[in-house]
Amino acid sequence: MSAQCQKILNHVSKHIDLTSEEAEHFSSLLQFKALPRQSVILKSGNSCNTINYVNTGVLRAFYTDDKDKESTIMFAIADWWITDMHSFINQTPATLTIEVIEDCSLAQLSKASLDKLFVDIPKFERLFRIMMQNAYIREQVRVLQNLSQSAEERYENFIRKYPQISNRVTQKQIASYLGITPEFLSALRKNRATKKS
Amino acid sequence: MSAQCQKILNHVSKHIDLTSEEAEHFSSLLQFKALPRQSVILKSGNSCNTINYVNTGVLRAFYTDDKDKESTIMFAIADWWITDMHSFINQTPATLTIEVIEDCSLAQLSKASLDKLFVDIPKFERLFRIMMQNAYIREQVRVLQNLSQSAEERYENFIRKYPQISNRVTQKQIASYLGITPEFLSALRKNRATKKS
DNA sequence: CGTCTATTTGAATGTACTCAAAAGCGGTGG
DNA sequence: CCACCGCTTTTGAGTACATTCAAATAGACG
Repeated sequence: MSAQCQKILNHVSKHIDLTSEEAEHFSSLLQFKALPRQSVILKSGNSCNTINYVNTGVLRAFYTDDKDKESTIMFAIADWWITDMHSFINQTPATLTIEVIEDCSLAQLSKASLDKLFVDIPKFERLFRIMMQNAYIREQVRVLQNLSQSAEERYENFIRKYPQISNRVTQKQIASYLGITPEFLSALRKNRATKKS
Repeated sequence: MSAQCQKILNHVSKHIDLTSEEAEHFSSLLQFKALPRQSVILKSGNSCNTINYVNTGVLRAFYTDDKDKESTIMFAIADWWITDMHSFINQTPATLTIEVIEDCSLAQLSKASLDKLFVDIPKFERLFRIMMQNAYIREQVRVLQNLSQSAEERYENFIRKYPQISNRVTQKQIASYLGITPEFLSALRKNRATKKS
């Protein structure tokens, strides 16, 4: 079994137990890929063929509106999964674009492979049930924060909760995650700096 | 099998096929409850013991912050499920409150029953995987709309997408779902009325 | 080194909130 | 069936939060 499988197998084993045959079968369905920063692994409008487990690196998924304004729906670092879930599951054109922020290595599962996995090893339904459940809860918390908190509070939360993301992406990207302009984030940071001293 | 099971069994059968024994077993784990409007089925701070399938009626789940400002995370009408997912799954104190807006009848599953269901009939892992996946996608769309759209656009979207919710709940409740004040929603509506004519 | 993009700064504007008060509406009890 | 009570909705003035636009500065990458 290839060395690059170790991390994802560890990840999987946090939620379900696999026999060595099952692990072998799962691994055989994975495709490994290394990509340099600025690569685009999914372009909105195209079909989203894979769900991506991040071994190393940083990625970003974002939506671009009709005025070319970007809104970042998620960042992904080591041990996270990233895809355009709606597009991947329903095999419809993607609404999101996914780009590589820091050189990355990925383990990819195609829709066909995942469907096969669910049939061959039903335990994976459980794994994905748990993953989707956690993703749902995370997004729900984010909606609540967006509804109830000011931009400044959201920024504080973000850098506190995801320090290893916030110091590897640009302020412009963080602003687009928080739903504010880069100019306003800059002003917030200035304000914060004076407060602390 | 009780008549009130029909709706939920129909719902389940949209995603998985059950034998009549399985359907019977599933039904035996359900608890049915009818509640008048203004009932509170979950109070924040208490433990969330059930996930609730709505047969009829309208419910609302909301967060109350330290300044007593409410933010509505979801409404539920017939054929929806509602719970404080984080609290239910992890059996931790609820952060949400769930209240009945219109007299309702519910089918409830306790955490223990659901866990048992996953063991006894693994197909339910699939059902919940799909449910959680859809919930995740919905919340993700909502985050993107909150980030990229104005309050007016969000209001338009809401009443277009959920007409049978928007005409059964108060404007105050809609405002708390959109993340704006009731006063501002009132102003938006006035504005909209003049535009149309 | 030079170019391109990110970040900062500031002024003017727009979007949404707060507070207070009036008007409207629904449910309840007489 | 009407009158009252409490809550929701509307209205308006004043304020705060966040955006836009433009220009200067700083940083990163080739």
